[in-house]
Amino acid sequence: MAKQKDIFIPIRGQRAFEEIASQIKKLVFKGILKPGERLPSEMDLAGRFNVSRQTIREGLRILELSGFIKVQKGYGGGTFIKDTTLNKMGDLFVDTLRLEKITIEDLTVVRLENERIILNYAIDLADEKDIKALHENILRAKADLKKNKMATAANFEFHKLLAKASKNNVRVILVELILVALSHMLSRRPPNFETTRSAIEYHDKILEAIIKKDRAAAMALLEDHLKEVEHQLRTLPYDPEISVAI
Amino acid sequence: MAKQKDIFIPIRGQRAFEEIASQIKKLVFKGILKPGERLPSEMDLAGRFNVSRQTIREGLRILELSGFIKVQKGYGGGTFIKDTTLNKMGDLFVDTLRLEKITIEDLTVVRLENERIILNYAIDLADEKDIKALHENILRAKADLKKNKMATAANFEFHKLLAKASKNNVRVILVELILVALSHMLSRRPPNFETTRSAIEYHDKILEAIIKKDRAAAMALLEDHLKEVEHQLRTLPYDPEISVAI
DNA sequence: TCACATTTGTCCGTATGTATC
DNA sequence: AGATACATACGGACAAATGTG
Repeated sequence: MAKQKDIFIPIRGQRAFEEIASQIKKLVFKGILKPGERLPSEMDLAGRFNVSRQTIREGLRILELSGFIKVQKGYGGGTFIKDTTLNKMGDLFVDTLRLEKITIEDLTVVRLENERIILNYAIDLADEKDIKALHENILRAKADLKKNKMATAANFEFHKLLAKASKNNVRVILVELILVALSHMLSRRPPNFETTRSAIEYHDKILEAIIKKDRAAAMALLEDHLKEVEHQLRTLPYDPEISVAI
Repeated sequence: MAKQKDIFIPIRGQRAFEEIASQIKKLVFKGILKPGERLPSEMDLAGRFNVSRQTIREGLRILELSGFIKVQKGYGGGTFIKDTTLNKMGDLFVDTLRLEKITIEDLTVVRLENERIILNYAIDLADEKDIKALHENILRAKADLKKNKMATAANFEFHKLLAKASKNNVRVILVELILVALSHMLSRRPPNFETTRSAIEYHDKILEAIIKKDRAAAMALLEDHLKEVEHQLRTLPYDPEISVAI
């Protein structure tokens, strides 16, 4: 927590809880509140902002859903600044896809378009660090599989690392969004080791092609890989009952 | 509001307000609660869910921020189901871009990549309805300008209509995200009629090229258009104080 | 113009649950 | 096991906004 006592300013216009969420957001943007730091307790905040605890709590709900804070109960608990808002945006993306009744086919088409571009840039721009990270990722995935653990997380990370290697963080965010949506769909089906194994193999070959700067081979592999993932998902039933993220 | 009285189920596990937000979300996904419909008052909901009004309000804050409901005070007010969650996701996208310190250049590069793809598909797939909508959009923009009104909203809509013409709603969502981010940046500079006028002219010519199916011309125009928009934005100072969306 | 009803917005006090020491 | 410091939740109250008669 910052040492200044007056970084929180009492409330004026609009709804009070919006002001509170807005003020705390700004403090995060400005770097005055940093990831990992703990905010004062709700009682304390209520005193500083000169509002009731209910108002503070509604403001905190907004910040929590926006991914700016996480809340822990119990002794030593409280609200803490988080370091990324990506997960929460992913959840909202999933909601939107549902409401707009997006098909897996449409999502895969866009995914392929974006990953094609990413791969093209990655072949040109990937440096040693990127290659090393991709390599380690594949090793980790293989290790998981050997322990009879699904390597889904590692396999998703491969595509995020590719996006990073393309040297544009907007692409990383968009890939993350699409992957969250896919993982959401995946969560509705039983684990399938064969799929995971196949994905790792594709990743391995794609990385080889990147290192060799064999653009045609890399593209073809990517295409096959993503189409196969799509095929796994295509048979899924639509069930609005399951797993609504908050 | 649905006629059944028992669509709301009393609360069990996790945090109560999360359960409430989750239940209402599911009702929207299932189509039991439809856009425009009004939820019972907070008091009423508290009774049905068998929780306090404070708990209901925290649940509503989540749904409001997620874009599922909007809230109006006063007589005849209450909470109403909204028809899209897109704007709120856009706001979260802007937050993420800020936290990740994304540059306008990076955003424009990705925008161009995506709109190139969209334009390519639109040239092939746009039907009469799409063309008509694009035409009307341009007329509306010109009318705005003649009345000395900025045509920013209409100009943004042109790109959404293009995405629609590409016949893939995921692209519509991604374009919307990027446009919200751009409009956020635009809000930090004084209105510029010359920019708006130029954009409309580009849109007009792009539409002509689409109708003629002149791919090369359309692409070149798009490229120039988006680069010009970027140039307008590039000189902007970064000010974390201004306009934090809630 | 003026009460009036409805509903959100806000406050206070209090009690319970929970995780750590 | 007991004390502590939190978030979570409840109940009752009043203020403010907004439309109606």
